[in-house]
Amino acid sequence: MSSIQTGRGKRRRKFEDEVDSHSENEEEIVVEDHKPELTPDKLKEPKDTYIPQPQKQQEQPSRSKYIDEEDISSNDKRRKFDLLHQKDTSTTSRNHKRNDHNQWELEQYQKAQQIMNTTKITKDDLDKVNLPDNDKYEYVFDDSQYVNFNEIEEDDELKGDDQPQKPDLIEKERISIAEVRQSLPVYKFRSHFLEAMDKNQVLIVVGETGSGKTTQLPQYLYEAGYSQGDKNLIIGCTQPRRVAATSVATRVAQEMNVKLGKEVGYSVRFDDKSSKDTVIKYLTDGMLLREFLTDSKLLKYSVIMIDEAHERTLSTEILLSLLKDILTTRHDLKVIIASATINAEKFSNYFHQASILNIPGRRFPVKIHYTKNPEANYIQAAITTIFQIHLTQPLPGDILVFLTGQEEIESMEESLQESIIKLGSSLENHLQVLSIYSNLPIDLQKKIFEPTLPHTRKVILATNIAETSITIDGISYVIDPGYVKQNVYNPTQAMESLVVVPCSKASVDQRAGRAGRIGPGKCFRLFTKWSYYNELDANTTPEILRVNLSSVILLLLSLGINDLINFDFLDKPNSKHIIKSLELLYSLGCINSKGSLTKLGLKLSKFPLDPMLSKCLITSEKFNCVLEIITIISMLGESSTLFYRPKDKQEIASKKHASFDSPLGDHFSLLNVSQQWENSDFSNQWCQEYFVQYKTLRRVKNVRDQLIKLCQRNKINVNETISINPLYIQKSLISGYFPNIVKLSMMGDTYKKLKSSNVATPCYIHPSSSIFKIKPIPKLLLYHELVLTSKEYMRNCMIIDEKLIKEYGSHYYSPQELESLSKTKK
DNA sequence: GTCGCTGGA
Repeated sequence: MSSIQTGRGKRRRKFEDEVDSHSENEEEIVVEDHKPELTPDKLKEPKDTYIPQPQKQQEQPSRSKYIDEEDISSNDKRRKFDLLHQKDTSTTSRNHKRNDHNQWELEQYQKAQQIMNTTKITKDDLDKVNLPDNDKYEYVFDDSQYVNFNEIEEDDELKGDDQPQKPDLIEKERISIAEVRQSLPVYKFRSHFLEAMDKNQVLIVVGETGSGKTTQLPQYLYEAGYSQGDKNLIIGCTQPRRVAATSVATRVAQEMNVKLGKEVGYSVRFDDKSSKDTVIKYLTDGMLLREFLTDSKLLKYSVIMIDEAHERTLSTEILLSLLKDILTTRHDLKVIIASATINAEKFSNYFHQASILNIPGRRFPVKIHYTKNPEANYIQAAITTIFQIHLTQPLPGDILVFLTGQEEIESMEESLQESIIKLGSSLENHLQVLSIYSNLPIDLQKKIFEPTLPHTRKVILATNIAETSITIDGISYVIDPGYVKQNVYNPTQAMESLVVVPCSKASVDQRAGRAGRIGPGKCFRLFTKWSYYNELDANTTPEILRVNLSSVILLLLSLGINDLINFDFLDKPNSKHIIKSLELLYSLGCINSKGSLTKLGLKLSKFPLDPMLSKCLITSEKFNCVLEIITIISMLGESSTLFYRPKDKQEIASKKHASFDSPLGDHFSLLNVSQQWENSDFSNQWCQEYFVQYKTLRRVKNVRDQLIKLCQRNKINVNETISINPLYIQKSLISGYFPNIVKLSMMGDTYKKLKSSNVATPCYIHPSSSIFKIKPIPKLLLYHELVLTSKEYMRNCMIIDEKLIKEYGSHYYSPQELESLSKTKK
């Protein structure tokens, strides 16, 4: 069986090892020829040698063990989708599915035969590229390996404007700001818009990319006098991301010819450029949410525009609910909800059939191509498609490929580089491979924005970061396998899991749009048209249904919303989730037995943290270790992106990282990192020496400084102490993290939650933990989070003493559970 | 003996 040199390939092997219990040398896989699997030859081989490869979903441990009942239907949906992608979904169902697969294969084989016989593969295009006839090039020029895309169909176009204006820099500079403003599509709707604003309290604006709504609508309102009057009211516009808020504000300040921070300003975490003169304020949605805490009716605003509402981020969603709530008493407040087409109806219904104003966008058309058949291996298909594009499409025009994660990106980059070397000088134009994901160090991220060299085409391998957060110029081709990695929280287990799921229609359309920014583009979808229309969900599951709610619930409670079960959410979270959060808040002492907020709860809600963390912070005052706890808290939030190990220096990096290890556990190791960085005077060089991400530590420092300020504001003493007894730190941590305690199982190989429940999930110490190798194996642990990846891993663990559990957990654990502690010890 | 998609306060 040939194998594909991808991260998936490697992981798949590992998976097979587990299941079939025979080992294979990983080295072998790397040197193997990476031919695509679905070739006619392969298909003709005896069945036994051609087994559909277990794919990503299969490597993910079966979710079904953990999901709530109501989630099962969506799991089934995924299974259906996977089957069409020649995928099996769960380890447990593997065997009894084998027969289905054989049947399925047979059908596919027959279909493939028909296609081979009837389809002319576009050899004409290839002839243009003059290459020596050599075996080496088989990889690209074997017709059978071509990915078959359906012909372009008109109805599958993402329609663009008929005559889009090509940005011509010199030309653009000559046009005055006023002319630019008037050239935006939104300009024609100015009076329509103002009229609608006059008549309605809530207005839904559907404005596609490039319409100019974000920069223009607040200005129109300002010009029409919405921010004037005796009360000095202002116009607020929220954005889901910091960069958007700051860059749009900068642009609008230019257009209005005022200094940023005066009439036009922005406000994002750690950075406030607004003043009492500010009349148009751009802010992140999370920021406006925090403003509710001090100004629960948002009295200083006359208009609030919620931009990019279709993204349905957690903060946006809560904002919408709160706005709906205050509109009943604030009749003078106007609300604009700007969304893409997809959700407009839903928002309109939510706000009592609010009017919808449509503003066309300005974008070039993008032609959509689908594969004729499901792709068995989308990585391979994507690579093949890259070369198809590179060899048949003229320059300029860069390629953007959407992948699910860092590992996938890295392995694909490797395979691509190898193929490029094989092809060598025979390629008429060079192919430059670049990648982008959030965890990539900044200097490497910047590379994708460097201009493309002559006779070169860029291929950018990206995660979802390129879907909305980062815009890359010069992209004409998008390759979209149609998958995304998603974080799903399971409240019953209090466990996160990262799963690869099919994208929604909204998401794949957004991705396609990335090809139409500089000119007409093409999008190659590595799935069938049928599955687009029949299998993909219309929208991505809103975040509110996928996250730990305790922080949100505490916020709502502190705003005086007590009946959470009947609260008017746009999409209501499962009542069980809400109750789980309420139970936790009760055990933390944030609410009383009647469910109303306590003094402590109010105190905790002042911090932008998970309630469990803010509880630790509050407790630490008693032990005079506030600063240490604040440092640990700030580090915990960023710990996943703290260390990095470059491929060529993995061993030395690991050694450096191990130098921070504390025998007490990861919380103390993190404290070490922070303290040593501080001793180096926050130096970047120190970070490089220790293979620590500077970017992350800067963020940690920002969070830390903010928490210190908040403590001072709330009269919490943050004095530095000379030396701290670790016991005090442990006590502070357990006061918030008592639910996250595990004990070693009888067999001594796994851990079990101390809180007994129906589902006793075995947990494992994450191998990156400083106590992973500690002997004797610690009996009791406190963990920061439980994440399901290849196993149920506890990330950031601390050794904890039985006495402390009895001291801080007696209200949470039953006498039997506490008694079992002593049994464990024997 | 692993590994994490993206945002936000």
